[in-house]
Amino acid sequence: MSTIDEVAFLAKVSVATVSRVINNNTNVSPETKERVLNAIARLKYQPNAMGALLRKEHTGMILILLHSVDNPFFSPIVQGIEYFAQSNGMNVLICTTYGDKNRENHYLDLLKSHFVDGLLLITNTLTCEELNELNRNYPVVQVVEYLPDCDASYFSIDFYQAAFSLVERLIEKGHHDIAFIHAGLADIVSTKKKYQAYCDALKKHNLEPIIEDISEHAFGYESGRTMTRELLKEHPSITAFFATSDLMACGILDELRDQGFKVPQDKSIISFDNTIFSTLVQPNLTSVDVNGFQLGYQSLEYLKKRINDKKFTDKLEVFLPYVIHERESS
Amino acid sequence: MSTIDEVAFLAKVSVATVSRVINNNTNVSPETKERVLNAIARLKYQPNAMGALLRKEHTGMILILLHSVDNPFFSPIVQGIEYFAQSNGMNVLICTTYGDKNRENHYLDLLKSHFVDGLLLITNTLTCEELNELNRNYPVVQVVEYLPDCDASYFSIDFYQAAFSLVERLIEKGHHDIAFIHAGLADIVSTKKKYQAYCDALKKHNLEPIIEDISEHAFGYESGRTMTRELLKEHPSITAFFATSDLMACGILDELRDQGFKVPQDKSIISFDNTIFSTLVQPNLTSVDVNGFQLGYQSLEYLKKRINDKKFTDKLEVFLPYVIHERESS
DNA sequence: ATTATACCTGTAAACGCTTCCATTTCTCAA
DNA sequence: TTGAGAAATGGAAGCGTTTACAGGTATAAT
Repeated sequence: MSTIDEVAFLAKVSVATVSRVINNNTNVSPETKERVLNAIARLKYQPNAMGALLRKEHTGMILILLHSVDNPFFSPIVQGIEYFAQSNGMNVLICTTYGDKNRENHYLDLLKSHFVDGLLLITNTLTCEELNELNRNYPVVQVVEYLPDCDASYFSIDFYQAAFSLVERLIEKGHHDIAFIHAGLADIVSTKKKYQAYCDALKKHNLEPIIEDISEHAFGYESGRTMTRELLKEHPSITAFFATSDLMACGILDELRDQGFKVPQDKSIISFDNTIFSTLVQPNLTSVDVNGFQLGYQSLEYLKKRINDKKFTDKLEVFLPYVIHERESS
Repeated sequence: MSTIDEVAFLAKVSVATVSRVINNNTNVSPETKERVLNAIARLKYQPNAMGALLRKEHTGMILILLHSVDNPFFSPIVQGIEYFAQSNGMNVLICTTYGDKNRENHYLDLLKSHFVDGLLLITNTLTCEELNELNRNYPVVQVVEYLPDCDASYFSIDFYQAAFSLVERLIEKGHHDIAFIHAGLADIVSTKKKYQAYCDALKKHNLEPIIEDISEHAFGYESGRTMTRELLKEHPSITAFFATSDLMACGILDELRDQGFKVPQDKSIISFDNTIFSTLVQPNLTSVDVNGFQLGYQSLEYLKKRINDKKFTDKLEVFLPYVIHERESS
């Protein structure tokens, strides 16, 4: 590995001049620049990032914390983030926590040690206090999921409104017994909002919620299947299912098929996320698209502002528009 | 931000001692350690990573280059990598190129500037020469896909053998007209091997390949659909489809359904990847599982050896075992 | 000819940490 | 009592950059 000194020596200039050439600084004569460039090429010189970054205020790295990469729901969000990053000379560090607090803390050290300039929290296991503490000292933005009463800004959609209108549509079509299929109500704000909207919409029309009180259920397909099975045992009158994710909706669908029901003739399904799963299964699923790309893009856009202006710490609570895709399942 | 000097001053020790405490070095008396720890706590001191890393040989960061995160096929690979990383105090930088050479080069600079210690190439657009050059100077390992005649090591599976035995099973079941649905044969080694095996297996039984000569086709669902449509027009006698990915197989499935065919009664499908898609659609797909987790895990394990021992540069060509999941589609 | 200005270049001081080496102090065996 | 070895600590030299500052030269204006 050659260093800037060797380049300077070979080009017969000072290291300052080499640095100027590397950073496209003006005030370097064409001939000198030429000489330096030649020396760089001859030595195959690559500036050492650590040396440079030690002197600079920022590293240009952003940390994304999410549960795992295997949920296609996150894909457009990450794409939006990356698109903005790409256009703004930033790099993105995607780190998966699998809901493990150790891993999360491990990665948060990257923020605290100034390895990264800011944090995009797509999912987290932090308490409100922890997040506040973090937000006080470092640029942090929550994406999609958020802690409602926390000081940290977030970009999300109005899950309540989306869920409410979805349920009302079902009711208008004559459904009375609508089940709520979810992955635990405890922590996640999106699920909470959906549940609240579901209850409110039913109450408005004097209907009763049908829901299983689960303690700890997994996300995903299997979970949708088992909950459907359980609920149908107790409430055979159910004609519609509200799934909090379309992967769960896939589980519902398969369980219904196995039990001999037709969708949407016998039972309807509505869901969230509008991932590729929605259109991969038969029938296609009615699903809410949260416009993850925009969510990701704008989150980083705002985070960048926070990074560049320490004084700019206003809490932002942004709800972007969503789109309901009505398909065959309802 | 407080620095190590301030901590040293407050604790009335030298910076050397503070550094020893931070790095859990021995040879620090309990009382001194206590004092330093107190000072650290009082100042909320966080060591600056850049300062430390400038002095150290390695950063503990690994770069993963892949096309995009929205293919569930990559998920277990990444998980395997992360699992090893986690257990070995390394960090993983997941970067998506979307097949864009600019983005790729941008990220490769992280390697060249020693921001990361090594590179795991899951997909790439590099030529063999470029990769050789890279491999000569930095620790690089290819995962799943690889350039066969390159100097860089790789961990993959024997796609040829897997494909060959799949096709033979179809032939044994009486299929004669077997179509090959792919996303372009040009670059990707896995597709090339599959195609070669497909042809060889057919030839062995005196059968003719059925394939569309495409120039530039997209991966994925849509592509599977259109190719199926085209091929069936010309070759209505086709009774089985070999899909190079299970997402394409999903496209085939839907196209067949739309045309009124039943799977597997009228037509059979076999595919690769064994992602969640394989079991999400009806009927479930016969698919080859490449054991991505092991592939990822062992790749990083080997990469780590290369990082720690510059002299260790033997080319490794590793084929791990795969599993064929026979399901309803064939 | 003189001065002001713009442009180019170099010197050297950071940036925040680790670690080699030297020094001091302490413990224990001879 | 002495000396050797171990343990604890500090001094200071880097690691490879960037950049403030200063100096030097050429050009243009007076």
